[in-house]
Amino acid sequence: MKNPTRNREATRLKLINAVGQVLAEKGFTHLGVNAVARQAGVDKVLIYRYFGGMPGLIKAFGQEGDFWPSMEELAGGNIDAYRVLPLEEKLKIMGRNYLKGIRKRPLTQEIMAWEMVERNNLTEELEIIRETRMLRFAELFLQVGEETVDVMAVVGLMGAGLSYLICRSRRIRWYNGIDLENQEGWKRLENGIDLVVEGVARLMQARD
Amino acid sequence: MKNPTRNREATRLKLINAVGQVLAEKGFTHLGVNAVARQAGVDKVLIYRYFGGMPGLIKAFGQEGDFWPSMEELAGGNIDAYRVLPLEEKLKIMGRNYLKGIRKRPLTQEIMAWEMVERNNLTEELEIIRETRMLRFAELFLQVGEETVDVMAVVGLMGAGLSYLICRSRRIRWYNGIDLENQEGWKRLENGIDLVVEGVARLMQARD
DNA sequence: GCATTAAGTCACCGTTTAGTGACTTGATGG
DNA sequence: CCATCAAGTCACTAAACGGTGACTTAATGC
Repeated sequence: MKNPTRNREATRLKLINAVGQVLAEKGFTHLGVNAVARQAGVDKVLIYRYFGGMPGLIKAFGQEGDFWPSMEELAGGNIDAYRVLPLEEKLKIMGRNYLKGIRKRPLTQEIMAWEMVERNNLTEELEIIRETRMLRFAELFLQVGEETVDVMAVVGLMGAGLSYLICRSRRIRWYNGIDLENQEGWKRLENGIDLVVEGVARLMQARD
Repeated sequence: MKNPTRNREATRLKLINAVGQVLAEKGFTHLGVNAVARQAGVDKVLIYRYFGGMPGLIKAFGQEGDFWPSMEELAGGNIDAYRVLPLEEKLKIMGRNYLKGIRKRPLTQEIMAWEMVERNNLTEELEIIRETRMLRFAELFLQVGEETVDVMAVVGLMGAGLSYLICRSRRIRWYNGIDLENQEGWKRLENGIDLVVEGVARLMQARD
């Protein structure tokens, strides 16, 4: 039969997709064999048969996802054009694109919130992807180590701040008088990135 | 009887304290009537009798706690001495004290993680305290609004970054090549605060 | 000393969870 | 056409959850 009603591979995919749907719709606190099986429309025993249990299914889900902005995405699409920009411009562009990249990935936001609470196959996956990709990006494009100031600390502080505010904004509107339900609030933050980068750039020039 | 074995007020306090203990030891995902009653060593029915249920108990807990650095704490102890410092110094000191103040409050860290997941009496409490206190602090000590640059956006970005890294560091060691299990990593971040503040201060001078 | 009130105990309910053994039934090769 | 194997169904367990009614018993006023 070409399109059998019983299809192991198709069922596996249904389960893997259901993980993302439950995460997006109910959050990680409601993620479990029952909820995923219900969402996928299959029996939960298949989670144990095909993945050995929930951790295995989560691991499989983690290997399929697009959880983190790619290098191209952070660079704004054209890597070669990005490479020749001055450091100040590079950092501003990266900041903006990081913000945009995380904001458009609700699943990543959910996993970031999860990282604060628990270690598991999925949070470890995101952790590794982020760390390797950010370090590689810095190595390729930012002249880190040659600088007189700790650029990575500032970049980290900024990235962490954006991550926090994005995750937080899903449930809480205001932060420090900034309205995160309003586009104007996010404009202020983009502006804040520019301010920080410009300021640090001046500092670097002054110390040369 | 002076010290009755049956003492409503003492039992109320046991329950309220148990909330903090469960939060600190097991995390908010394991907080519930059963766990709190077990921790307090009393029957869970008393949670309903004295507080009307878990939300009421959580609310009572929220009103007893020291969840946020006070103004004095952020100013470094001596408010009058703080008041006369230049803005650059004020921001650096506030940043350091904010970092220290959140790092020494594991319960606050847990509630901050909770804020990413759910709204409830406790997260709302922390939300209100933080927002009013930070705005009041800015109003009293930072000349916000009179400046040519959006100081509050930069301060918010920095505070959010520190909050994120503190909460995250409870379970994940590395961020952007910064080792958060090592005191040296936190030193780099303090240094990063200084860099940002100095940079933005120069920008403000340049724009005057 | 006795009756009243409320502090505290306990057994139970219905629901949800993770996990398993036994079953039915569809697809496939010989 | 039939036997085999695995895909999928189902019923069940044990534990944990939030929540409630009925009970015992200690403290208190009279």
